[in-house]
Amino acid sequence: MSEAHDNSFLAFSQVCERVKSTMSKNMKIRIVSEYLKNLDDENLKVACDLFSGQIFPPWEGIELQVGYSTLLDILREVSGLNDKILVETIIKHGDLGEAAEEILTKRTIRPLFEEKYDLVQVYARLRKVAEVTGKGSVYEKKKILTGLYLNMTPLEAKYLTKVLTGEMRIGLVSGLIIESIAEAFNRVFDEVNEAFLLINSVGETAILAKYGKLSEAKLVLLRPTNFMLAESMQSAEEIVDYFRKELVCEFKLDGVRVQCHKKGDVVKIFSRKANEVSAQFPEIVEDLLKIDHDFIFDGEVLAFKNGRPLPFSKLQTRLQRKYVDEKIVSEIPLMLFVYDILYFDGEPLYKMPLIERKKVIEKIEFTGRIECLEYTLVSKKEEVERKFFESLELGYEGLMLKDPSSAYTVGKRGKYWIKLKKELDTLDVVIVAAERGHGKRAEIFSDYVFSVWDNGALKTIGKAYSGLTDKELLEVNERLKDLAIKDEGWRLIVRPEIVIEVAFNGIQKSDRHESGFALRFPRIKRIRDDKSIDEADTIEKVKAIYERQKSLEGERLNK
DNA sequence: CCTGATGCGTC
DNA sequence: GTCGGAC
DNA sequence: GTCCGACGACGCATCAGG
Repeated sequence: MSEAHDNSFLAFSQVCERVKSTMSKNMKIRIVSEYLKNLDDENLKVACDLFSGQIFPPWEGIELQVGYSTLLDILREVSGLNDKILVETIIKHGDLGEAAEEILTKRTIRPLFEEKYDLVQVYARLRKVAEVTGKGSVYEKKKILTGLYLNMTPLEAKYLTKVLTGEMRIGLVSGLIIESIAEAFNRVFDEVNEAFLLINSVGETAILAKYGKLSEAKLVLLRPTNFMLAESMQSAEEIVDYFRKELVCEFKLDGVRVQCHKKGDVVKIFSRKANEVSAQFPEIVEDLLKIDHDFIFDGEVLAFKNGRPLPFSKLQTRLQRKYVDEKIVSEIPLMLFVYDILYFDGEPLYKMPLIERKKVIEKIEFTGRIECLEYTLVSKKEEVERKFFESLELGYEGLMLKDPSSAYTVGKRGKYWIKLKKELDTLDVVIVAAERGHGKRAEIFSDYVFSVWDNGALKTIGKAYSGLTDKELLEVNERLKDLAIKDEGWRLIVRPEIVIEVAFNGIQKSDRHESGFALRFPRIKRIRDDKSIDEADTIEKVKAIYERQKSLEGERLNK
């Protein structure tokens, strides 16, 4: 059944609404694929990008710079409602988009007529929003968006908001979008999926699929592809038991993952989320240019001094930097450790077994701040444990263990690469406040603020929810409601009573928490109902762990 | 001119 | 980065 | 077995507003 194209944003919103309302995956696919068939090319591309929550390709370096706060201002302006009602509505829904719909139905200001936008028009305005910068730009962004909202129905406003926050929450995950594209244009799922993973754009994939050109989606120099991801295992034993064969073993470096492309005399470095970060690492770019080949490398940039790695926090001062001067370059020296290769002098290599790819890397001559990451072959539990210990001694994060026969599976977290790292320590802390969740956690206080003792007073040191099961979350939630001292809407201040054990991978100095410290990767291990709050840990223990960690770094520097 | 709020991207 | 949960 | 959403910490850039 073929009808006239309906490229409107309203139709898009209605489709989203139908997709959200059904649990059935097949149904979702049917709805979306039927919809995609009836779009013209440009709108098809936009629709797919919006479904996937990725408005602009990350490598273009263009950002909306519109977040919660700006959207709240816009909704206030558009609706004429006061903050109390606005915030209540947002809390009620736990999703800004859902709230926007209700807010617009209650608006006191109404436009004379509602303009009908198609997807391309909305997209063009979003691009404008992203492009305005400089003084008054926040005002300008709000003005453009307010204009859009004013002419939209509540349903459209809901999905515009969801697009802007990047959280669609309609149960249409990337796999289903790919399936819908395959279905709409009568293609094989695997071919569509492979194309998508290679070129990293749902919209472009849809166009290729539509015209039967999926084979044109290739690994292309200077355009980022997805990174291969690793899984985590708990122990050396688990790893050797799982594989029962010889494994490639590397140190796990605590830096940033990069994909380095070189084509002729052009070098581009991309981050894990496909942002171009070349400008942040000029000395690495310079040394990459000295390599007389075309290539795509996968590796890690690490802060590195006197033959030893520096902590991630040092490297972090060089990230997101727009202006890189000689001072920062000399203060925080970098190394690039190359550990994989996807393309070399005209040949895609990502389907080749890892061990063969390693051989290609080993033949390349690196100079300056670039090295090939060393690896060993291990097969016994004891060997893995020994390497793990050695890794920590040298100041690395743990180990990566990789299946030597595996291809580079672009964009997948297959069980071919395994990371092995250990928690640094745990603390018993006291819950002092709880914050509301979003989306599927909208109904509950899901996020717990916790404290340690400092001279008889409880001082906050972090927040966490992760680690508890849904059941435990509900139980804690009920208990916290009884312990509430003050309800601030988003946040509940509670009488200190519940003790939890929190694991973490590091302690950092912090000015965001009262204790002056914060935890890296905090997660809740268990609820310690066997402990009273007097038995919770103190700032002295925190300081001791912090010093222990620091002395390890210091030791490394002095060697 | 400085500071705090906001947004974003890295782990 | 972390984690639990849904399929 | 795999994918996914809901969350943690930090630092840098930018802009609004005193």
